[in-house]
Amino acid sequence: MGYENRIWCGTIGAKYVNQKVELFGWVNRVRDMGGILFVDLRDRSGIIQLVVDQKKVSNFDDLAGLSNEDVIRVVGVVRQRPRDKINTRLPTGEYEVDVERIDILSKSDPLPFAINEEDYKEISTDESLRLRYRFLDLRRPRMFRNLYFRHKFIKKIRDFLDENGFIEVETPILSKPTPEGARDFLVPSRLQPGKFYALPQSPQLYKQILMVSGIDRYFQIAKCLRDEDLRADRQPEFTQLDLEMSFIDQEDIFNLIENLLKEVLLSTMGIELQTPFPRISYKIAMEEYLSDKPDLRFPYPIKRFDTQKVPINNENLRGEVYYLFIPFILNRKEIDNLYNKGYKFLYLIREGENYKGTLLKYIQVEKMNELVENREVYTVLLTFDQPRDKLDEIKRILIDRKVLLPACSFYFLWVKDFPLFKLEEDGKISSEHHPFTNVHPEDKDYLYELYNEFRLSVNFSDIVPKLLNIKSLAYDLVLNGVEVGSGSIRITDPELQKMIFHIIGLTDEEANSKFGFLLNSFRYGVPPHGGIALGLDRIISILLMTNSIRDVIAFPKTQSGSCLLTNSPSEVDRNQLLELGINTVPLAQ
RNA sequence: GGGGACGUAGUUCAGCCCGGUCAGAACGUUGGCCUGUCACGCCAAAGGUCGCGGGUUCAAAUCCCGUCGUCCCCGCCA
Repeated sequence: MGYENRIWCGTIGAKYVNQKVELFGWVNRVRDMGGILFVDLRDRSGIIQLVVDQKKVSNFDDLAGLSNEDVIRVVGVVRQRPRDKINTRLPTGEYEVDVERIDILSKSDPLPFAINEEDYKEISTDESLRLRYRFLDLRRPRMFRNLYFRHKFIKKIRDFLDENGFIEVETPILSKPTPEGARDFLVPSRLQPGKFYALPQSPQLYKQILMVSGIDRYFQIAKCLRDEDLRADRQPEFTQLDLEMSFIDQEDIFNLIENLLKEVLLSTMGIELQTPFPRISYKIAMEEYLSDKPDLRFPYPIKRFDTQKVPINNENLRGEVYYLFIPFILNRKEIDNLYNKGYKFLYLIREGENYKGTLLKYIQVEKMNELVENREVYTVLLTFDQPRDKLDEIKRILIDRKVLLPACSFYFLWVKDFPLFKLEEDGKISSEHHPFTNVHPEDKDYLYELYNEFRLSVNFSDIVPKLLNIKSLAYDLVLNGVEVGSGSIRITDPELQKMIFHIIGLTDEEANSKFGFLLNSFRYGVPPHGGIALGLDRIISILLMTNSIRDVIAFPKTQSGSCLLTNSPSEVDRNQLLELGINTVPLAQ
């Protein structure tokens, strides 16, 4: 049919004027004027107006029932529109196709919801309906744009990594359960009844083995599967850019990812990122921003308020005093909104020589001005006698309401020196990142010291808080306050590895049965290595400013893990279970 | 496991607070008219067990309880 002659609707331009063309696509809208029809024809590239004149089209009568989403073939001549008939809202609005013939290739039933809404508007259709008819939803130009951007983004990543000596290696989907981390999806083995594969939470162990294999620079656009609850930015299966390098240190990883994102964002969006990205330590992040993934688009941390420097004459003042500095004027509406939400705070607004706000009568403005480095225009929000995170909540709300931030910007940030361990609710120690994360060189000797105490179990409860202070070579990449990547330099020293397993409560036997294959490989010459994984769904979703990652995934699951298109998960035939030696039992309530 | 929001015509919503002209609008659909529209316009029509189940009441879309579904969040996600 049209493989060679066909052209895309959205590409019609000056060079086709007065030429005969063949078009295929879906009917986006019909405007029936009686003896003339205007049809908006849509394919993935865009929309072009067809002019169907009763006098010129032989099968005009057949077209009376032409309806939205019918699939048609069109032969006609491209015309420049009369000057007063140009549609400036359409990229192809200067042109139209003077139709000679239309064939209806496929009729469409009336639609369950409108898909030809104005593209700049929010999609108003209920999401469950969109997911049930995902094939229709994806016809929306916006959804196609999301998928297309995702494709380009990932292609550029592949190009960049290829040019930088990386090779993409596929790792198994049928894998082995992992003892810690997220809940595994299990797959029963038919050939070995009673045994199970697990779907990979990430290719972590495989990629480290590939380093032992001398691959040196590995990457994979990898599906990862975790059986945990869903969120707007979490799906049970998601896609990571997973990579690992040998003979490198932390800074090499940072540089690589910075260069990669710089190049990919430039070529896909025309955005010029400033590199290097800021690096802050986990400790500073937590102290200054109360978060291990601060949003530095608004770079002013909440600080303790020094009542020595700026006295406050309020008899109710007690407890810890904190303040948030904002380098512009927060309007009345936003302040009322916060009060309406039940937050308690005082505020001061300076606009040149004008001061106002609930804080004004309690302080000397000169002292306050000194505190904020004599800014001419500012707002200060101040809380006392309540935890500091109340003020952080307020800041979060202002950020979410886009009061504090430029409308469109992307702020990447490295958070490094994560703790090596964390404390579980049950009092056990576990790895903050994963058990193969290397200790920070600064804390290595200290770790050995502590381990000796730990082994002797002199005073366990005394050692735990010390262990929690040990830093690691783990790092996160943060974009606009969202964790979009995570990685570490790995352990290659068997002694150290043993020590870590011991501290997190894994015996040699357990460690061997879970990770023996990895540890064994390390006995045959393991290069120093490290890597990172980037959550591509999240990054793309943030870049495209969609409400959830579902809008950048072709066939996502609902919050309860259903695919409304295919109705999965579903019950299976009893014989299928029998063959696997599986019986279902009612779950305990 | 927990907290919150939503569920009314094919779609998006109003009605719910205060039970009784509350079965409504717009878009879509169907039929008719129209040769320069582009959210075309005009005329007409069809279309709803108010998610489902139970309760209160003379009477329930409306109040109460349960349940299902979707969304947001906490827990969880090394």
